[in-house]
Amino acid sequence: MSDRPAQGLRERKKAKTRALIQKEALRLFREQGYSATTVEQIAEAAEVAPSTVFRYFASKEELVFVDQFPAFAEALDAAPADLHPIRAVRVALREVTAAQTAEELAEGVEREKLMFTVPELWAASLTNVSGTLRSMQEILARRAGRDASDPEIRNITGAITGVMFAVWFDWVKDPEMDGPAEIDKALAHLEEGLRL
Amino acid sequence: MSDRPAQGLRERKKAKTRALIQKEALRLFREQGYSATTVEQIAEAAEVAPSTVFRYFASKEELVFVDQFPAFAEALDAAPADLHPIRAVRVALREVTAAQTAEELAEGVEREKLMFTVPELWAASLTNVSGTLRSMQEILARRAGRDASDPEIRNITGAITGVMFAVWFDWVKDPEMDGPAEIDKALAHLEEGLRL
DNA sequence: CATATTTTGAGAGTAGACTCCGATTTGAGA
DNA sequence: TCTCAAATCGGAGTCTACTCTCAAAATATG
Repeated sequence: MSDRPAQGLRERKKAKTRALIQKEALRLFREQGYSATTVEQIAEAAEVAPSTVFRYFASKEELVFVDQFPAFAEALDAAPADLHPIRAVRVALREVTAAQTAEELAEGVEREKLMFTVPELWAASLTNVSGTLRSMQEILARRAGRDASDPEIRNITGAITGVMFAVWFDWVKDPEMDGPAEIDKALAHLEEGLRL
Repeated sequence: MSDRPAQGLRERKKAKTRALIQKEALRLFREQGYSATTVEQIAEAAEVAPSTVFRYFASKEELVFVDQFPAFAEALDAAPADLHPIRAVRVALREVTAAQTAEELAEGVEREKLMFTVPELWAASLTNVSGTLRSMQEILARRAGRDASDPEIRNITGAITGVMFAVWFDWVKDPEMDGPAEIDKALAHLEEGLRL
């Protein structure tokens, strides 16, 4: 216990509390649904005051989020420069998912499931989605030596995310599905020009 | 006044009230923003009681919606059977937009703009979006003689909507843009396999 | 004109996310 | 151990979408 002098007890406790609150929140959301769960219940489960919950998370919605984009962005940036954007995205995705433990992946799916199921969360993700789209557009543009506002880059980005969303919708409906594999297949299909 | 025996005064009045409420709501949303506008204000502007607003619209969000999908679905169904899905969608879209007056189109853009700007509305559209996606998938599947759950159909549907969303995002940012034309170009790009 | 049905108004009431604040506890540092 | 600053508690309070009820008004019907 005394071998981690990195940060004070205060910091550690804070991190712990934060993690605990989020964990209990996700459990309750899973068990009784998002909107049926009140912040008060979450507070009680985590043994803190309701106001404390809001000190750690700006809103109820934020309890669900974990930003996974940075890792993906980095991988995409690092992919070989001569690949077609779609291929590069596939490579980056493979890398990112490979780096995740089975548990992390499962938790991710659960989060996505909430996202695609609860309207209020879908709302909160607007910012995320549009931000992600823009970032991806920028990265792909840079890779292709184009301007970020290039329509072709925009279309490619849109098509990629559209295809991914479509798979997610299916995945959420059928959790048995091998999501990452299916996404890769779908992107391959897109890469080949969506033959029928 | 006595030359429209089609429906009683009651019905006509109802339709009028409904239209008025929605019109005032949209005006207020445009002028002072969505969340800054309370239902009470809308009621006042339309000269009805707040409870009356809820008798006509189930929620504040519904004040924004107008389902444009049926018309599109019909046009898509009617498109020549031998066209590639993407091409068929382009044809159907052209038809639908051609049938709209400039005013209708402008109002549509305004609605979209709200949609893509206000998180709460984005949320409410979740149901719409997933429903639309599914419907489109079904129609395209039928046209291609495939099952509605066919992954390739799903991918095509996803890519189409993804590309359209991407354009919408741009369109909302730059209202000067010729949206329909840009969407058509984007779909053409998709149809050609997203060359770069 | 008389009666039945619908629609509306007015207002009280609920729920639950989120804020604010004074008092108290808890860890940090000398 | 003593002091300071930060974090937490507890709870009262706000805000607004949305519900419910009942009586009054408008409209349909005969």
